[in-house]
Amino acid sequence: MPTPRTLRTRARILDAALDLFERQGYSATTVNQIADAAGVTPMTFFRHFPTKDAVLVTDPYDPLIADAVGAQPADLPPLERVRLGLLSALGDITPTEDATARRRVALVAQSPSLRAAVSVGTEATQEAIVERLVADGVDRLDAAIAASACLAATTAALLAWGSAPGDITLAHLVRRALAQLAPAGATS
Amino acid sequence: MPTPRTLRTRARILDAALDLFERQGYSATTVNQIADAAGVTPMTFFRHFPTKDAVLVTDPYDPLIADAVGAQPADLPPLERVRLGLLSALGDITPTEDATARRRVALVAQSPSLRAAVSVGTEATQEAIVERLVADGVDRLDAAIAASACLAATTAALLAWGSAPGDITLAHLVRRALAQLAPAGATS
DNA sequence: GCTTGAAATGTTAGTCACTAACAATCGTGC
DNA sequence: GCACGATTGTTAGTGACTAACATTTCAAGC
Repeated sequence: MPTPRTLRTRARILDAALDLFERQGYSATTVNQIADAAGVTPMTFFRHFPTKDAVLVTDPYDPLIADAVGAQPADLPPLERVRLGLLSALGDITPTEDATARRRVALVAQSPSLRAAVSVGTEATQEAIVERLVADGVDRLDAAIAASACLAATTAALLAWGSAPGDITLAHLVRRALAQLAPAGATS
Repeated sequence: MPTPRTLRTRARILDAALDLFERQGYSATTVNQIADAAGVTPMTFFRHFPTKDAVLVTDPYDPLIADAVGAQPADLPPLERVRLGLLSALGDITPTEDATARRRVALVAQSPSLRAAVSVGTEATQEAIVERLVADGVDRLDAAIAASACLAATTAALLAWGSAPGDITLAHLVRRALAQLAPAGATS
């Protein structure tokens, strides 16, 4: 349970960072600049965000995803289980689909090092999916292949959403991405 | 055309780095240690390798891959074109399948920051594939989804190869990875 | 053998992300 | 007003990387 003061400081840092990133680019702005703009010491920045990229990339690991994968029929091939699981976990609800989220995604899509941070953050989700499938007797490599392919497609949709027209919903792009991985002729 | 002296120095740095990485781990060994062990200045290290991770992660971009994708029948869905293209480019030839390559892959598989470097390196290949498909009239997002999914599966196979039994060939694992993305019931 | 000239390396000094240890301050409960 | 914990500041340092300039190596020509 974070203190109100903590939340205020964190919000100030986040605002200052987003502003500077959009004005001069991610790699061109230093943590010192962000701290200055937020009226804070660089040290305080790192107390609220473990790394510079954590301002934009929050680890999206959600145990619900692994659960949703595990809930799919066990007799399906691994890829199809992961695909349907992701679809049921992400294809519907769209958590924080506000303008700020979109600004962040757009920034991430522009920087190679930020995209790398996203792929690191996704590894936790992949790992959780793999463990779930392995527990059901699926070969570990097959599980890793299925999970990484589906998550890569989902990430591609997420990054595209950052610069997509405003009326296009993230859930729509995710469904479109996963539809491409469907067995030939499938309609769902 | 690199000078013989350049090649010798580069090889010394590479040997020293591999040795230290395997003995004390990647993140625990500094560039200074590598330079010392190679009888060289840290500055010289960076003249031969742009970054610390470049010792292990060489950008595998090969224009042949994009060509192979473009050579597949244009009436196939994007995912299938990319899949068959990768299969024809990687499923057969196995360039440098020596013990050193395997040691490097095994090291990469252990470090999150190195895996991130791999994913950055793969982006060039993905970009090339996407451009090829877009030139054929494929939607850019569909192309990105297909390319990233196939490359993620291939990368999963590559990382698994690093710790696989010695008699398992990389080409075999790649074929297995891409087979999982095949339309239901396909045999090739 | 000696010189010349370019390629390769060394030197120095710096920036930036990030960390550890300890001191100062803020704010809430009493 | 006072104590106490949570938050922030200070200082000093490490490690990856860069830029500018000086120095060394080494092969080719005389």
